Amino acid sequence: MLKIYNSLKRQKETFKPIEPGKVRMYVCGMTVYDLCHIGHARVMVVFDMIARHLRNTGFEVEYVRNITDIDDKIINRANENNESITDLTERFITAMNEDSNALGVVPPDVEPKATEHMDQIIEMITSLIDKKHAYVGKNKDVYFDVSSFESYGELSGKNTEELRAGERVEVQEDKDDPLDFVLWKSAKADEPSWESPWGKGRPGWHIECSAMSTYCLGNHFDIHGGGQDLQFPHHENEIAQSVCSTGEKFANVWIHNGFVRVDEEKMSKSLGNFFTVREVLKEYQPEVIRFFILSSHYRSPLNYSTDNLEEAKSALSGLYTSLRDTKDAENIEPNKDYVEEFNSYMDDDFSTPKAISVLHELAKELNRCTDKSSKETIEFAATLKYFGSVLGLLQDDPQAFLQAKMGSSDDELGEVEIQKFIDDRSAAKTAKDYAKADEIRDHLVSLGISLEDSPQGTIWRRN
RNA sequence: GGCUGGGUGGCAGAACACCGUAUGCAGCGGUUUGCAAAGCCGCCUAUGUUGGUUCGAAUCCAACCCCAGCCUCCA
Repeated sequence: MLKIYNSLKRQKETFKPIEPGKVRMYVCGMTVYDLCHIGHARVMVVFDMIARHLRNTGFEVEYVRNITDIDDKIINRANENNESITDLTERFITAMNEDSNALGVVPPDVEPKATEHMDQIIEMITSLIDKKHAYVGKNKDVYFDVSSFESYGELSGKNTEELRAGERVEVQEDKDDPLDFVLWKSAKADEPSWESPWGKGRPGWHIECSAMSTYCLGNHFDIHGGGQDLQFPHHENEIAQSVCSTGEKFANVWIHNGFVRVDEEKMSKSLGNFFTVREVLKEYQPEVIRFFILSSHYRSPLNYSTDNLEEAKSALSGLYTSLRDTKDAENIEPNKDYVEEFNSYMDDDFSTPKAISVLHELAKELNRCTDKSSKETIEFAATLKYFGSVLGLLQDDPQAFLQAKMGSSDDELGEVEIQKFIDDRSAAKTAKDYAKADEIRDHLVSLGISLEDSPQGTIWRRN
């Protein structure tokens, strides 16, 4: 029985899909004006893990993750770069897809773009105006009337009075109420714009998600997710817009993932303390990043540091090591007891740290098996790989993982050279010239290569 | 200031009243090895503070201290 922490209720609740056996999930994706950093990677990996687990436990999943390809930041960045908007957004969409593929993220079923859903956006704004939930301001911008929606603030635990009292809300002449937010911005000169009943303009940020989610998944769907920072105002505003325009309930369950932190601070563009995915990929294999993300619970803060990345690397290497000598077990059923245990953790609000502990237990079982071709060994190996597949891990050839270069840098010793050193050392060993053999091994260690002797010969791995 | 969430061993990270203080990384001892490495066996160290409830609390309650986040664009 799947339990999910619902941000809307601030508690875990048993998940009940609207339509039995089917889950419709919408996640707020990226605004494509720059490269993805580890914070973005977390969203992609976490919701990928959720989709995988849902599918794995028998749900049919329709997963939608949008792309925001028009907004102030994009316009500004394009101007700075002297680049067209579409050139800029296409460039960063490509980059995002590269990063997401590297991290083993299965692409969402639909990736709607704001610019391709203007009709739905305009339609929704129109209905909000018709229903008196929105108005055209003095400056021709269209605003949502927050006072017209009674349960405003439910998701973020805020109430409108407190928000109004807040000193940080700037008073804007064009709005009736400082809390009102923009649905449609009238176009300034030289800005990209679309025709609308209110003149040329472009959508506000919140409305696109309301329009695209209901368009792709229907007015009422199961799960809506995104980073914790979107809870207010973005998701709050989405609820207001969607409920007021459709008259139906919007999303049943709200899932918000925690932040990535650097030195106890949120990783963010404005603080300048972010690391891009491709930057980290230069030092670590993509799967290490994925393992690092999944090793903490999705709602907890995740502290980014080289120590933690190194730990993830060691732990993952241990798992691969246990799989190294096992036979490929394609059609073997995973062990039922372990499956039950694993799923019970995943069903408990996607507790990946607990689930990963099961992988370690299996690795230990595997390492204890002396006969690597026994039925038991094969079953454990198949089970471990199966769990790996649910988490998007352990699908590489173990030896290939252990021998892979650390990152994308080229200054590491190549395989041919390494093998030559190993051959020389073996010759020295045969001649009982251990001093020379050790010298070669020490040399390799200093280059980040460690050797392991076995009756079958010497194998190597990168540290 | 208001509102959320949180403070567990050297580090990371579970458990959320009993029958197990997981799991990993690091460290230490043993085994193994020409010596190593990997593996295996074993060991080490923690529940922010002060009270309360209870047969029993990391787990519930209260106060306090500290941290992060949101209240403005942000995954």
